Amino acid sequence: MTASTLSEVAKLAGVSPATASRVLNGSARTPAPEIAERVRQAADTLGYIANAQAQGLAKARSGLIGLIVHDIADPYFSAIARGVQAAAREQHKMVLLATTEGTPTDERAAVAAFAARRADSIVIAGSRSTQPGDKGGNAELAAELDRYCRNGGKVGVVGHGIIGASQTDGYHVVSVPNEELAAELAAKLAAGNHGDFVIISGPEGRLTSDDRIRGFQRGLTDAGRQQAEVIRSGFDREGGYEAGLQLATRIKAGQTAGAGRSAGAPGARLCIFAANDVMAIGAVAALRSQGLRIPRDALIAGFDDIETLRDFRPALTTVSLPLEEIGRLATLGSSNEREAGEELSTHSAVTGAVVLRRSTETSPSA
Amino acid sequence: MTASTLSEVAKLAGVSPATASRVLNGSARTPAPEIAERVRQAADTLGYIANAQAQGLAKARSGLIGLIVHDIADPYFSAIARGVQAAAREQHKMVLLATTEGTPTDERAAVAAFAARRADSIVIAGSRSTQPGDKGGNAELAAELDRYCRNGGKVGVVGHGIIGASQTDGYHVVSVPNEELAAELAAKLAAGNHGDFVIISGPEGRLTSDDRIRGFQRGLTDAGRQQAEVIRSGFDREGGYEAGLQLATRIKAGQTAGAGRSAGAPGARLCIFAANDVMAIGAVAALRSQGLRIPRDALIAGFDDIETLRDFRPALTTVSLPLEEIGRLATLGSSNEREAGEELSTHSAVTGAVVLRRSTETSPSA
DNA sequence: CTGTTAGCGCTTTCAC
DNA sequence: GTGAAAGCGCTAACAG
Repeated sequence: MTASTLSEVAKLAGVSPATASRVLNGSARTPAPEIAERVRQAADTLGYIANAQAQGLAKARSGLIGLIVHDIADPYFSAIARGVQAAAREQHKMVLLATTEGTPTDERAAVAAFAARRADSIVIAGSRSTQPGDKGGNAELAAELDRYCRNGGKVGVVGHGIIGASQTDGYHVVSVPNEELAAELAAKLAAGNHGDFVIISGPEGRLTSDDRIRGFQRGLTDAGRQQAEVIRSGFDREGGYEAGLQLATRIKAGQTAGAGRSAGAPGARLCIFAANDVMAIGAVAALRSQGLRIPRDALIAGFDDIETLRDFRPALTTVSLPLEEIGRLATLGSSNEREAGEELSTHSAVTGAVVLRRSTETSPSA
Repeated sequence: MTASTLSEVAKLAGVSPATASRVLNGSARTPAPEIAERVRQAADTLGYIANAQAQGLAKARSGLIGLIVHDIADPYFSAIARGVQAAAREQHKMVLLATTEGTPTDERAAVAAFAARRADSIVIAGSRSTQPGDKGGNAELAAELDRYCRNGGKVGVVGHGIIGASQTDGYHVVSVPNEELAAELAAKLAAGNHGDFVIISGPEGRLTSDDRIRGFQRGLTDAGRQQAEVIRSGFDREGGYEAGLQLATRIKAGQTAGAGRSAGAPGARLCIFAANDVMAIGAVAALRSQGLRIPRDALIAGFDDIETLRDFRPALTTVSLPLEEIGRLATLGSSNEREAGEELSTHSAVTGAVVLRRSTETSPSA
C-alpha cells in the first residue's frame, strides 16, 4: 500500500492534476472556489500528503536547511540549534542535522550531502580550525562550499568566515566579538584581583579559542598586566579537567612554597580564564578533586554563559552570548526568502556581555 | 549556473546515463573497469553531485530519518539526539529534526512533514501526554503515525508506545523502566533517611513523569513508608524552581515550628524527589535562593543523570539512563536495513542504575 | 556488459 | 479558469 498521489486526488475530484496542484499547493492562479472545495475534499478522503521530493525536483528547491555542528549534545551547539530550528520553522522549512566533531573532512562531506539534497541553505556553526593537519581539509571544505554557493546555495556561518572561501557571494557571517569581549573580561578581572592569570584553551588553530585568547591577552596588556600563560588542551569539559589537574598541583605548590598559605589574603590568587564554560566546569571539577576551592584558592572565568550551567556553584563568571539569536541570524541571513530587491546581507553582528559572578570574587564572601 | 546532472556526466564520458548511474551510485551490476574509470573522471571534472531528491523519487526512499523532540536544547533530548545521529550516520542516512514543545498537534504536523519527505523512519522521543486537552491531538497523532506505517514507514518510540496506535506493525518501542527504577530509588532513599518525602513532577498526564511518580510511591509503600505528596508544575528547570520555592517556605516553617531547628540531627530532613534532573537543579536553585542548603536542610534526588549536570554540587543523587544508547536503539530498531528474513523487532529495552550521591547524604559530611 | 525506454510525483508553460 | 504536455534528475526493467 502506497501513499496516494496528486493524480489520484485529481481523478477523484474529476479535475486535472494541474488544477489539483493549484488548489492544494499555492499558485498564482486560484481555481474556482467550487472546484477548489471538491479537490480539497478528495485530498482529504484520500489522506493525500504531497511528496516533497517530487515537489523539490520540480521546483528545484527543497525547503531544507542544513545545520552543521560539532556535537549536538554540547550545550553550546544545542542552544544554537534551537535558534536555527526556530527560524527554520518560521520559514516553513525543516532542518537537516549533521555532526562532524569539528573535522574539516567531515564538514566537507556534510556540505556535499546537503548539496545533494539541494538544501536551500546551510548553517555552519562551530569554529573552523587552522591546524596544520587540517589544511587540506579546509581547502576542500572551502571549495565545496564555494561550489554550493555557485549553484545558488546560501550559507550562514557563525563566528568566522570560511577560510579560503574564494568569494563572498552567498555567504552570510554572523560575527561574534570574541576578541573584544574577552578583552573586556580581562580588564574587569584585572581590576579586581592582583594575582597572575593563566588561560586554558583549545588546541592552537581553533579560531574561536584563539580569538578569545588574543582578546584576553590584549585586555591584560591594556591593564598593564603581564601576558598570561596559555595551557592548551581539548576545547571541552575533558580538556578543562586535564588542564585543571595541572593547575592544581601548581597552585598547591605555590601555596606551600610561597609566602605561606594566606587563605584570607585577597589578591594573591591565580585567576584562570577558560576559553569556554564547559572547560571552566571541567577545570573546577579537577581543582575540587584536589581539594582546592573556588574562589578561595583560585578564581575562574568561562565564556558563553551556557544556560544549563547557570545554576552551577560557585556561579561562573563568564561572557554571555545570545546563542539562540546567533542561530536565528545565521539562518535568516542565509535565507533566500527575501523580498525582491532587498539585498542579501553579508553580515550580521551580535553582542555579548561580561557577567561577573562568584567564581571570581576576591572578597571573602558575598 | 546549475549543478551538473548525471546525463551531462554520461555524455562527457561517452556512455549512457544508465551506465553512469551504475558506476557512480551502487548497483548490482558493475560496469567494466575501464568504462567506470572514464565515468568517474567525468563526474570529477564536472563536480557532479547526485541529486538526492531525484534519487529518492526514483527509488521511493529518501535516506532520511525524522527525529521529533520537545526541545533540542534540553540536555535530555540532545543526548538522545546524539545517539540518533550516530546511528543514522552508520546507516549513511541524515537526520531531519523537528521540535514540538511536546504538543501532540505539533507532533502530528511533524510526522506529516516527515511523511511528505518520505523519511525512511521516524524516531519520536519525549513522552506523550494524556492530559485531557491533548486527547484529540493524541488521536490525530496516532492516526498520522498509523498511516505513515501503513505506507511502509517505521517508527521508533522512546519510552511508551503511541497512545491509541491501532497496530503494532512498524513500531519499535525502546522501553525505559522508569517505574522500576524510581521504585528502586525510593527504596534506597527510604533506607537512609527518616524524614518525609515529597515529589515534584511535571503536569498530570505526562507519561514519563507519571511513571516515575508511581514507581517512587510504590517503592515507598514497599519500604513501609507513607505515600509522598505530589507537587505538580512544569517538567523543566522552571517548574522545579517554582516547586522549590513552595517547598522552601514549608521547610523553613517546619524548622522553626517543629522540634526546634536540629541542624545536626540526621533523618529529620525532607527528601525531595524531582521527576527529572533539570527540575531537581531548579529546585536546588530555589531552595538556595531562600537560604536553604542541600543536604543540610533537605535532601533531593533527580532522574536521568544528565551529563552536563554531573559536575554540579552538591552532586545529585539520580537515576542514570543510557540516553545516547536509547537514541541509538530507537533508530536502529526502526531501521529497515535489516537482513532479509530477520524480523523487525518490536521492542528493545535499556536499563538504568540508581546512583546515590551527596545530595541525599544524611551523614554530616562525606 | 551496456543502452533504451519508462516512469517516480509534481509543477509549469502553453493552448484552449 | 482549466487541461495537456513536457520535464525536473535519476533508477529500473528490459532488450540487445
